[in-house]
Amino acid sequence: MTEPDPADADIEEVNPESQAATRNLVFAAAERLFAVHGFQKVSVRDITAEAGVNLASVNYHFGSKDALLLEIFRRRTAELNRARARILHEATDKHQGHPPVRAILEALIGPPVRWLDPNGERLISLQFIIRSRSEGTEEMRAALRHDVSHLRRFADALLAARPELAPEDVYWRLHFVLGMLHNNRFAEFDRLHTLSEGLTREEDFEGLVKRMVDFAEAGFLR
Amino acid sequence: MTEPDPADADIEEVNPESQAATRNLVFAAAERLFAVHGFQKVSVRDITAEAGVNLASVNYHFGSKDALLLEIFRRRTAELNRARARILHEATDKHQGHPPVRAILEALIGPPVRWLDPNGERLISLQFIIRSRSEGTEEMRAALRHDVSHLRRFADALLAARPELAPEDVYWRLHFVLGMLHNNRFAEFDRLHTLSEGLTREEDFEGLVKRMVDFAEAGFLR
DNA sequence: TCTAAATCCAAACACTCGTTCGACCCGGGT
DNA sequence: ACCCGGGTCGAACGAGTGTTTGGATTTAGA
Repeated sequence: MTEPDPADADIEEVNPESQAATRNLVFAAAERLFAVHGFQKVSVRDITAEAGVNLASVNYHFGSKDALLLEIFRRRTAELNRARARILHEATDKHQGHPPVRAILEALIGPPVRWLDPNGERLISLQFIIRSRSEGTEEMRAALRHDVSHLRRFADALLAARPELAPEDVYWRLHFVLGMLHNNRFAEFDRLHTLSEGLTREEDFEGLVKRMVDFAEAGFLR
Repeated sequence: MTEPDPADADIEEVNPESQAATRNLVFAAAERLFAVHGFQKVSVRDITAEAGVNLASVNYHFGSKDALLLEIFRRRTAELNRARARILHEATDKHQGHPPVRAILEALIGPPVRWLDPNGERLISLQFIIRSRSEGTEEMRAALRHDVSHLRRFADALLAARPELAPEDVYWRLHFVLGMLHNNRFAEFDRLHTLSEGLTREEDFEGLVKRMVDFAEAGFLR
């Protein structure tokens, strides 16, 4: 078993782009290919060819293909969690420590849906995160259980906002909302568009946030 | 309305266990391994070892690994669609051709959630279907677009039940409900249980159906 | 019982995969 | 000048992949 694992300290020590240009090239190419084609279908040779670097670069800079995958996963989920926590924190301040259900749901739903905007640079990262939920390595699922500590704040806030509900009801409904979010894949949107015959288009992402928050809020206020 | 669909004829021609015993062994082993470990992580050798048959059996009876995958997918989705359509049909008869939102949602949500019962024999098939949505072959995604013809009836029924809503609103909310359903994976339940510290348990599946229908109905009646 | 088709089996084929190795290049410090 | 170490490179290794093959074996029909 290899157990040194210096991965934690690495994130903070990443210099912007002073050195290790090929490292960033590999990181970006891998994230894009993984997000579009899936983890198992993308080989190390695909990544290095896309990045225009040597085949051995992946193992030299990241140790292994799985370690590269894990590093992308950790960075992107940390960013998403930070964006969510910031909005929840602001809502908590604004409402004297007890934000209403709608504000909590906006903090949960807003960031990942805004990342769907193809004009931004976050769409690929979001697709990567969603894909890692079903295709991830064993290490990544272990990290997903640690991610529960992040959901804890949202669950507690919802429990406080709806004290008359049985806690299990709150947990189940939170589970439903997360399901709505994780379903925002390319293929699912395509099916929706063909089903509605082009009537639905996800151009207006603030409007989509409102749609989802409306739907989820109704389920919570019932 | 619906096309001949060659998959249906296949099912009827399958003699229970008179002939082709190894074919059924391969089918069952493959479905189980694919559902648990994912499509790419399971090799033909894993399947034949699990089934206790020769390595060449997969290619002899099904042509290729992908063809085996596609046949499992077609049979299980056809079964799920038939169960849903039957309940929707009954509800349509009972309500003189215009079932309310709740009855439509029960026909959509009921069957897949009831399949989650580990006491039944459907849990593996459902996990297979859910997994095929994100890891499927190119042929399977083509079949998923054809599956829109099945959702058509549910979309039309919902449009008729809520004529005062803009059609795009109905389509989006149907998309949200499908997201809730496709999120019912092993890993997601595990996370929910650790988050709620064992408070939520999916033992009572009729209760879970009611929970989901309640949540979805609230979003539609808003 | 004999024959021919269907099925099974061990072995091999022709890849692709992630990873490793040893030689090189090149800029900076003693 | 030396060399030394991080970085790059082509090449190869060993393991694992889906599929094919040709002969044995079983099965079904006359």
